[in-house]
Amino acid sequence: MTDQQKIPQATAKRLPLYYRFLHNLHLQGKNRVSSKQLSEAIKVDSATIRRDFSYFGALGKKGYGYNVEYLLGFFRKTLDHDENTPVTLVGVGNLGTAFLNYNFTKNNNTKIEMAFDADKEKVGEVIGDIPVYHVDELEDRMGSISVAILTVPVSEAQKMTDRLVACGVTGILNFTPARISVPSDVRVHHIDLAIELQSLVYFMKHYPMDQDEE
Amino acid sequence: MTDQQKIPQATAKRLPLYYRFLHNLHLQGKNRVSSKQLSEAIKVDSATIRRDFSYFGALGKKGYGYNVEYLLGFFRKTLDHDENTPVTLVGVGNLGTAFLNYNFTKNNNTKIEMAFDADKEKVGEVIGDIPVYHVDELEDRMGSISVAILTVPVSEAQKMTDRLVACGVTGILNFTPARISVPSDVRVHHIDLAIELQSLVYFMKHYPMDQDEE
DNA sequence: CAAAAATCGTGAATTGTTTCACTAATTCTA
DNA sequence: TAGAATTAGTGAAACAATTCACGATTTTTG
Ligand SMILES: NC(=O)c1ccc[n+]([C@@H]2O[C@H](COP(=O)([O-])OP(=O)(O)OC[C@H]3O[C@@H](n4cnc5c(N)ncnc54)[C@H](O)[C@@H]3O)[C@@H](O)[C@H]2O)c1
Ligand SMILES: NC(=O)c1ccc[n+]([C@@H]2O[C@H](COP(=O)([O-])OP(=O)(O)OC[C@H]3O[C@@H](n4cnc5c(N)ncnc54)[C@H](O)[C@@H]3O)[C@@H](O)[C@H]2O)c1
Repeated sequence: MTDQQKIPQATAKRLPLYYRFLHNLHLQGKNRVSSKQLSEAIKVDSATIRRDFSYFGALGKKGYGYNVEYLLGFFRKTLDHDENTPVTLVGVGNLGTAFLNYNFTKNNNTKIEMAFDADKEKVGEVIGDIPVYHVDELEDRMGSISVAILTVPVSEAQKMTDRLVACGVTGILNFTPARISVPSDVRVHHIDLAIELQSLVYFMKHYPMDQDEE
Repeated sequence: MTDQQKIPQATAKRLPLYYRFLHNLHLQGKNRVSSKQLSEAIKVDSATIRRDFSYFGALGKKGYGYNVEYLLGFFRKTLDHDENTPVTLVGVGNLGTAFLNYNFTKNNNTKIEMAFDADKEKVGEVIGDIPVYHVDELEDRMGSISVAILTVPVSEAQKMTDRLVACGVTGILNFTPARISVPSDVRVHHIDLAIELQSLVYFMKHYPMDQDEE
């Protein structure tokens, strides 16, 4: 579980991207790929890709590149792509419904198992094969799920976070604008769509673009 | 338009966050705030906040902190929050519909003006006051809109990107998993939800958490 | 009003990430 | 099979961002 702990965070964030691309290559029957080709496809500098891979050892072969199947197998293990991580979703509104309808499981090791909402109208529905329960049942139903997607109104964000944490959740993907507070062993990733849009506009206006930069 | 160009990208990404929080403080009638208080609320180190602000000059007062109204006015200008940037959305599916229903304009300087879809069923609808047109009309209707949200199926992503760019779009918020190719003067921000989820799970498993880290 | 407390702004140190540029190994071509 | 081409892996440099830590100044307290 806990790791040899050397991989930089920036690298770790790119791993799923590598995995997905390798998976697609494999489906296409390709069995060889170079850092240059990867670079063009996923728009990450080839030296960065080689450096990223090198944290895991010598995975390629000079003059040849990387063997897709081998690399894919390696990442499958590294990213625990054999076991499926169950996820819960809280707040079945506009955004929550979109996620339930989307099949995250495809080419992915996560699966939304259940959803909760406070609105009686939503409860009992099954959206994209995922059942929606009343939020009152949260504590009873969560079981050992440790990952949650939070798509409730901002006013409910902290309250629901506290309840999720009390149920044992240690990872939250937070789509509300609230900067929620959690104990130090809980990881929160914020995805703040309004800010992404504003930030894009700011960059467009103030930065003369030259190359694709994240 | 083009800027004095000194603000680090990391700082620029936080500006909308500062703006939003200051806006809320202002609504609450607060007229004073310290970097320490800001830090606690938005979970960014106070030294980082002071450093960020310092790129714009001396905005605070020693021993006192920052005047909310003054700071807010300053950011309003810096972020061009007086003019509203029009945005288009392409692909009115699960995700696109959620965005149309969401009022990005609230506390924001962007407004989705129109949406396009290839599906006859969707065309003619008005979702959250935004009209949905057929994608065939894209070139006729875009006018001078320079920002687009892309929520089409991945298979259509590059094609629609090319058309948007041909219409003069220079900023794209891309929700598809495709790493789209654009001319060097076009800025693309990727929001890859499946990868965010996988990456959260990876970090949970492999990094012993200690503090809130993005 | 004097001492204590708060707090900004910032030089310097630190930490993290990317990129250059080269070596060594392998593959490809004719 | 010999020479050319390709390409991984990596030390070192460059670049970017964060954080420490302290002086200077203002506010607050008693
Ligand atoms: N929709 C977007 O495009 C968008 C964009 C940016 C940010 N957001 C943020 O994402 C969040 C969700 O947005 P949305 O548009 O889906 O909102 P929404 O109002 O459509 O959905 C919220 C859902 O949460 C449910 N809910 C309310 N209180 C609850 C509780 N205590 N427990 C469980 N469920 C509860 C409501 O019944 C509703 O179904 C909001 O915080 C919003 O600010 C949304
Ligand atoms: N829904 C999610 O939760 C989610 C999560 C991660 C990624 N994504 C990505 O976001 C994108 C949209 O997802 P979705 O779930 O909304 O898909 P969706 O299939 O519900 O919606 C896609 C919409 O685009 C329209 N469309 C198809 N071709 C078009 C074209 N050429 N021009 C204009 N419109 C066109 C379709 O008619 C449909 O309405 C996909 O690329 C998907 O991979 C979605």
